[in-house]
Amino acid sequence: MPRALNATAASLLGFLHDGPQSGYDLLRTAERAIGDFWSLTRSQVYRELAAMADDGLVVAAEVGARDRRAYAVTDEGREAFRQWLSRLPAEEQIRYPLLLVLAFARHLPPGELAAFVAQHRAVHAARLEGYHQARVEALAAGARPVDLVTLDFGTRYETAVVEWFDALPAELREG
Amino acid sequence: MPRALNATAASLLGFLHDGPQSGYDLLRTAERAIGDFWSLTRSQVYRELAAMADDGLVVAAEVGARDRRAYAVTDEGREAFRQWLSRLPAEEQIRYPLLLVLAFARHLPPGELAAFVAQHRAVHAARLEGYHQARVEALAAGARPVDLVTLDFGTRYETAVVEWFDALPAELREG
DNA sequence: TCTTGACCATCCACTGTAGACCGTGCCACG
DNA sequence: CGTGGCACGGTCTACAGTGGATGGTCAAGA
Repeated sequence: MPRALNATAASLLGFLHDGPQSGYDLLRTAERAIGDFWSLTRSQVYRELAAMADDGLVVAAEVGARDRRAYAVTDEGREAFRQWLSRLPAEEQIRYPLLLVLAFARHLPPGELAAFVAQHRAVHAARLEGYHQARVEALAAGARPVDLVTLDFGTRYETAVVEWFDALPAELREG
Repeated sequence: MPRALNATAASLLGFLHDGPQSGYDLLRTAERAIGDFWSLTRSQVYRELAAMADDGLVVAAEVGARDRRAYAVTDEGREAFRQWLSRLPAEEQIRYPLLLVLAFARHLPPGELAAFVAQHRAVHAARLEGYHQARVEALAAGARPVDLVTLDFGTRYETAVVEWFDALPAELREG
């Protein structure tokens, strides 16, 4: 009986259900599919793959060019993934350093703060724009509503954040 | 020249500007002030306090009852905090396991998924309600707009999330 | 008086992040 | 043709963050 999966390992297993992939591939697959709301790093991918290989949830197959090692799910891996999926997902975590800084606004000259705010707003506005584009492309590619739920989450989130920026008290926006 | 602060250590330093506190106090102060968008744990608080004491940014004062040790900022600590504050804050990070599960929806019986969705929606609706209450109380206590920016962020965020839940395709909401 | 619970801290294992580092095959361009 | 640069593919390490177990101490109430 292998120990319980963590969400990162589980997500890798999930992607491997669609066919063998190397760690490198998995990282890119994951970033594309869920990268905005589920970060993961190279180190982590390889760490989890090695651990799962130890536990027999995946097997390393076909060592290709440049140390490339594609992994495939085993039946045990499929079962572990199924079990992980059936547990209630944890709450989301948000860590937003800008809010930290705003909480200490009185220690900072107003102009500096306004500059931070402006830069962050620009980032969010750009992401929002990116989501709009992505939506158009996805629809053009024949995506169903169920395929757009994370994109939709992102759109709503970024919209809310941009509106929050625009509603900040003037002294935080303009210094 | 001490190494650069991380955001967690910096936030502790910030709170200590208002007077000496023990690790225990700091944890509660921080949870109350910034807990919803900046998580931190006991272990971390004590670890950072010890490290900052090593670096001379804080000093342990007045060992009180029950191993209680209140820490106070030093001048060096104030300077380190000021420097940390003046650097552009990093982007926010969001990790939402429910979105991960939704991305693998096709591997899950629809009813189970709908149950998860319903439970998460309830949590967010409750948080939103809590923010509304908190806003009323803060205003009654004479808070200025600038004191409400993080609360406002939370409110807009939770509003967006709840609306997202309500706009999910029917097969994800009802199974 | 005794017990329960809040207070206060320590420690550990695991997970997550960031970046340095290294080799290798591919391909564009001279 | 041949070579130099870049994308690929992976390893390693230090640090940061999470969660739970553990353990002692004081205060208040049964």
